Amino acid sequence: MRLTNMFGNIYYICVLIYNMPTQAKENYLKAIYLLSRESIDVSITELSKKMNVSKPTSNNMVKKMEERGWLLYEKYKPIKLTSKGEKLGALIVRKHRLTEMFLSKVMGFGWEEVHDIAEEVEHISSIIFFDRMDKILGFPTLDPHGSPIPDREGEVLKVNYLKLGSIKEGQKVKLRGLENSSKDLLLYLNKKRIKLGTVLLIRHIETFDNSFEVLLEDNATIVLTFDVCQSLLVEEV
Amino acid sequence: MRLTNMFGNIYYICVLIYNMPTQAKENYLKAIYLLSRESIDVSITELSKKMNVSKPTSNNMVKKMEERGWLLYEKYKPIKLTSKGEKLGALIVRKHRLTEMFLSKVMGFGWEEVHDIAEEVEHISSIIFFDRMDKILGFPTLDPHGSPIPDREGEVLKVNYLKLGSIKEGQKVKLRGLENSSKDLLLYLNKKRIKLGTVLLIRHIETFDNSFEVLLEDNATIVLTFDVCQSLLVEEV
DNA sequence: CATATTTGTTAGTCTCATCTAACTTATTAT
DNA sequence: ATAATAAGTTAGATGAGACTAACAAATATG
Repeated sequence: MRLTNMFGNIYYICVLIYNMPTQAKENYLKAIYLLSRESIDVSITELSKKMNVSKPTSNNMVKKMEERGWLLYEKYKPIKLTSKGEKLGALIVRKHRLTEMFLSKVMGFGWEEVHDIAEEVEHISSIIFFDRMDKILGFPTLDPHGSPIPDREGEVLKVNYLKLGSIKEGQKVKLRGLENSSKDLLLYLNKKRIKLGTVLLIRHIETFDNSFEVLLEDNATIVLTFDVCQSLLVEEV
Repeated sequence: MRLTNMFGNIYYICVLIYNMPTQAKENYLKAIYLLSRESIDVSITELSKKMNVSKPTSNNMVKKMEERGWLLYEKYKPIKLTSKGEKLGALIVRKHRLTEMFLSKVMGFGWEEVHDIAEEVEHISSIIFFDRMDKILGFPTLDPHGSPIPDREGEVLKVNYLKLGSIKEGQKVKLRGLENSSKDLLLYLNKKRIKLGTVLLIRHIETFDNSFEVLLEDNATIVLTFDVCQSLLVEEV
């Protein structure tokens, strides 16, 4: 973009924004960051799948991001974020999760509604906007799905929850987070009246299909498939 | 973008978003809409200036927008929005002004801070996001600068304020809106403790330079240049 | 080990939004 | 009325982000 001041001098904005990630690059960065955090090796193919683009597209993008100093890549080896890339990625996730929290706590959206909106809001560049959300929310450390919100330096609180699937019969646990926050899972949990903080007592584990019979605080008994149990992160109480 | 489902079927998203305005087109649409509302003839050159782009760029954009059915254009004649373009433009302004209101009333930003953030937020496509803002704000009709917020159909409340510059000596008026909401003007008004609703009594108009000597409710007397007076929209009380 | 499969790369194309240089067509001023 | 100025257009280029088709290289499998 070109700007002209009152004396006719011309300025090119592209110089100023040269090193800022575009919306597309922010999305790639976020994807790589999140996959790395899950200890998944990020290959070109993996990234293509995650981003729903062709392999040449992500290949090309990875090269550009390497030039920017955000990551290191060698053929057939996993993509590794540099500290700069790591921090940038964390700050995008921070914007995303702060937004989700704001949408949930301040604007009254359900935990199944917040992701899609946050996906758009996270690309807003204004820093004061997110700092204000943070302040209004009282500097939260977890988002509505129990995932940690990176701090302003991109540092992430280490949480150590267990998958419900690894809990033994008879134990009592509290839901603390989700391994995957798909809308389908969230709607299913809504229907079962399970939310973060809900206490679950494991009554019985069916050896045939590994399904869990769980007692809720309101004395309702529900059956959860093993798949669902692997998506629920809990803490013993 | 390409999506593949679990059976390997491929879907192309481009078909779905074909007719949605890109962020750039939304900005052109908004600029044309706002200039038209101020009864300014929008020429290719005018639009280039407003958008800080070259003439071929806006020329090219106008042709594309005409193809989309958002406007009508003939060489050397002013650009005219179609009803479709008018509505789209109004809805972008609606998002912008609702956001400004939300930033001001809910998030506590000053009226001089809201514009730049809203400039980014207005491009978010989620409808429920803006509807929720609207609801939380109690369906406001005016933004923090006194400009009307178009309704969901793109209809705008007709307001009929006067420029302070056209008011006679001795009259008492209330500030209702601003002709231009530049940050400089807003900061200047902050310094003078003038905000929407402030009552101003015109003590004296200096014939030499048309400056206004104005008495505020707290009995402070301030002098406003004619230029500033032309930017203040008032109502007699 | 040889072949099949997966992974990654090259080359070339496309659209969008931008630019400059050079040109044409109106409008304005002398 | 003509020259100067302003407005608009054409042509060609660029960079970002996407694609396909075809090929190369590494890994896995029989």
